Amino acid sequence: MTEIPKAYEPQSVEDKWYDFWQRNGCFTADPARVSEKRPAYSIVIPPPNVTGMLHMGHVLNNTIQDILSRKARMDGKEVLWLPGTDHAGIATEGMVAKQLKKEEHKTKQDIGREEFLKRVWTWKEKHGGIIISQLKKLGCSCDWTRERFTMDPDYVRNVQRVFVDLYKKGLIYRGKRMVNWCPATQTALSDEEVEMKPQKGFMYHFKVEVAEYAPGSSGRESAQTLLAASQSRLTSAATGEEKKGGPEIDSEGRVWLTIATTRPETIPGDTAVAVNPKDPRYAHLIGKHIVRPLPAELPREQKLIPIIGDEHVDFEFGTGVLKVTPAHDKADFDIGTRHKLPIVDIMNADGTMNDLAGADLRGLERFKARKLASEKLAELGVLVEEKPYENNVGFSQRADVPIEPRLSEQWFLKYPSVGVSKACVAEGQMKFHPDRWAKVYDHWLTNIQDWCISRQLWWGHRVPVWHKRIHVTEDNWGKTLDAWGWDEWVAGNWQRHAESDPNEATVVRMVRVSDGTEVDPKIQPMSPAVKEDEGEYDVFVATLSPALIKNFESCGFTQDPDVLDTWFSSWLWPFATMGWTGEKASDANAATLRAFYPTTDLVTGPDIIFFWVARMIMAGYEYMGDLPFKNVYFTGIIRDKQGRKMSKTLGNSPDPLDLIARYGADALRFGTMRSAPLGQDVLFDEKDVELGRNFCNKLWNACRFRQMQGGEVQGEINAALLSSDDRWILLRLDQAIREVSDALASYNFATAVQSLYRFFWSEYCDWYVEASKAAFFGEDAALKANKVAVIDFVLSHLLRMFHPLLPFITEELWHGMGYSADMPEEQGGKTIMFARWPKPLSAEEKEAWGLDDTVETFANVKFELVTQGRNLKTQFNIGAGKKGKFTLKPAGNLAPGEAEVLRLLLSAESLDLDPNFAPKKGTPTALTKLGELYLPLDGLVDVEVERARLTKELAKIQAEIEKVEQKLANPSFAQKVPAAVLEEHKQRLADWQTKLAQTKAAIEALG
RNA sequence: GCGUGGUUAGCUCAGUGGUAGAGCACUACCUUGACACGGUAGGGGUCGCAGGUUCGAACCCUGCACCGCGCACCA
Repeated sequence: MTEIPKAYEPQSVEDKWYDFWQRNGCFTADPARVSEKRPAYSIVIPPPNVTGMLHMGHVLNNTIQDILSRKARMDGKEVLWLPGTDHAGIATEGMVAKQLKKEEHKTKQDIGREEFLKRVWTWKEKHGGIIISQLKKLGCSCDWTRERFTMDPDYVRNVQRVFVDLYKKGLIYRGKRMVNWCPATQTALSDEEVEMKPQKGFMYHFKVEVAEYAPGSSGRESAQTLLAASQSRLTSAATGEEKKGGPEIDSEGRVWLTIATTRPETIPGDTAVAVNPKDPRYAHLIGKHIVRPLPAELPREQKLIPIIGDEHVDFEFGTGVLKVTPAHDKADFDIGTRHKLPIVDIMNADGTMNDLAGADLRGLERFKARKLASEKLAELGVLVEEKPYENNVGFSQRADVPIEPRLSEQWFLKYPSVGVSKACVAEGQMKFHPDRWAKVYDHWLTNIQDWCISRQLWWGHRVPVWHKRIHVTEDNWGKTLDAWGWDEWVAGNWQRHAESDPNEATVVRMVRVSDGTEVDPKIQPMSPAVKEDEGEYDVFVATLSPALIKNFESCGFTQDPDVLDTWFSSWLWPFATMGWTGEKASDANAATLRAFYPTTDLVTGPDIIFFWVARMIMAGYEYMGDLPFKNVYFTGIIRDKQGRKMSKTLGNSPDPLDLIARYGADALRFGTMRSAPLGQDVLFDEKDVELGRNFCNKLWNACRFRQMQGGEVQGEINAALLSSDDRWILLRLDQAIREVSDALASYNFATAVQSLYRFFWSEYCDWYVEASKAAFFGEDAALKANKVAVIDFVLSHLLRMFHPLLPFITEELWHGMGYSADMPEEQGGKTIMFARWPKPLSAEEKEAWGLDDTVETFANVKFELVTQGRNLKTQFNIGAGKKGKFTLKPAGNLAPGEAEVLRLLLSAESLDLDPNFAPKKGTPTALTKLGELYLPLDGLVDVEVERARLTKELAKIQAEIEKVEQKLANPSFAQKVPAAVLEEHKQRLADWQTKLAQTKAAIEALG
């Protein structure tokens, strides 16, 4: 550090050192170095979206990971922080499709699957590295030689292998079920990707006619019968009120039911109306029919749908009559299944209405259709009421449009290893920080539904299943198989005998088209095929074998067009990135996997606890037989200073790169971590980064001050020459080392930052550096040298403690101050990254340096005197400059040099020691344990000002005395309180009483 | 509805049984030989409300209120 700028300039420093670290392989993990003495420490990065840009959430999350990694290196561990990116199916596909639209006015269908994927890859090659370079700017010490992408060829193969394996285990199945359909992106979504949001809409009441009472209908029952039957009224269990509703009879003797709905556009898809069989208003109508009002143009007989009884209907809600739309509502689908109702799908994939919705609605977008349907009902004279209503609607998290429950054929997964995954957290082998997330995790795992893993997208891992529909007859099945070239069954797997590698097994499943049931191809309709099993069959084969795939395709099999949910690839991240292949022999030789799995810590946001964390745990147990990480640290969510979530639409998210450019990466890291309490959301304010910059500058200048004193770097500390301040700062350093180490060990990052801040700024700079100037401005060379040695000791420890948080400035100063010079090459000589983490002072060191209890006590009374003296200066307008002549009437002996330290801390022109000092009347006084401190004002004393000041002080003292006396006066206090506390109270009272006496005397002396 | 976190200075948050704290903001003063991205001093709080336990409660217990978050959800 030859020429030190007055202010820290981070830009050049940061790039220089990041480059240095990378060139020297400082981030590269070597499994061969792992040993009992050098344990492994590993983290896998939550892979950011490859299309993503760095945002404040990444900053928080990755700074924490970097702190953990750098701390572990300094603890002498072999550290792997494994980075990479995620292919982010929907987001990336959407982005490229949007670009295609904008630049070429084409859709992905226009250019075809192959060409579209080419474009995605091109886009990825061009922009996919942005977030990685941004992480580097932040200082992340990831092992970039091991960077992974979820679409890397070996990763793709791992995903396929897992799919085939789970398929083979019977955990993956294809089914026609109600799924969450996103009409915007036109794909199915998992339950986790749906967000419930309150939505303002309308509750529509419309009436329908019961067909059996219509005038002229055959076998018409009289309305009188009905009246008799519905005599009994319903009384609400909840309110005791009589519920309205029930059938109504009009003047022509027609009978009507009123139905409440929020979605009138789905009426054409209604295939029943349901009432609760226990509802006395309606029970007798079960089995009769109503006339569905829409589509209006259909003949009446085609609009008759049955009234069914189902327990699901809550008779206190709405009118107690529920329209049942099995194709467009999950609960209705279940009712439909129970009653074998027809399923009428009235919508297209994009959320527009199809032909079945009728002439009026056909082609309309679903919300326009809703409005029109209500108008149509009004036109038909059946709309009873339309009132504003708020209900919860599921939204597609990604596209932010309402989900459409839709019946479609998808791949589902029954989660594997659920029991052990639950147990490992419940029983504490895996720890969550803060641990309250363990309950959330457990609850989810207790209630999980099968996972819809297929997505109707092109960008992603294509489902490794090939399909062909065949017509099986009694005698063609065997021939068909022969034609395919296969002739052997092995444990439910159809295998081509030439392909005997069990890992290349093919899993065959057959589904009878007529009823959708899965059949076992081994027994039926294989041998012997019986007449009634003849018919259409869907044959599905899942395989990894390229040779078999080729064979299937030549036999007319086609690959499933869908891709897998992106999370179906990222749940394998902790081991699929480390060389896992799923082959026992090769996995046993995968050095990275063996050394670094299970990983140590995972750092992530609680918003993906289900999406990612829970699923990784299950995959870890299923494929590695062990948990994927030992600790999960859940960060808070970054919000703006008003507490709003950061979002692009709000524009309240600052660009971290911009912040780094303006304040420095260390400043950003500092500001973020300082304001990130454990387990709480983070309210981010740019002021925090500014504070970080100021802090770095302070650190810079503290080192600059040391540099200006010259002298030997890291010389020996001579215990005999230590001043009370030296001993005090060494004790405070010891305390800081303990606090920071403990805080980091328990993931309390904000606490660690707070301890460092307090020690460095409030203790080291504010008191120690100021006090040290007494020696530096003096003439004693030995004392100066010793002071420099103490400062070097403190700063070299301090820089190491700051390194995980502030990697750049600490590295710069480490070298600039020369602390790297006499360090072993691999323990701080080359870089502070591998310098050993500071240990608390040993008992021997404390003994040798005389660090006992009196050190702290003395420092405190000294600082109290200084504060009071400074207060006097302010009160009497002496100003902050080096002004004011103090006289101290000492209470005891002061060690040599202390007076000069006091003078400097008071920033006074002089401080005289005079045991016999007789102050003039009205001289301002501070009464301290070190003695009476006077500020003689050369006749300018305003007696009344001083009297007022002392009187105010007297009142405060009396109040304190009263408080303590009250406590002590309580008889049970003395009896029950611990001795130390009692003693402390008595001492406090004595101290205040002394002060009281002194102050009274001072007031009397004023005359 | 179930679960969960919060409520302490104007703001953001520490403090988890024994004298209410920090940073920012505010007021006044100071460009002093590390630093104005700085220094010194100061003002500002019946610790959400009500009970209880205790010699003693911001802290432990009970209830309530309000603000979040997660899960479930009725048309």
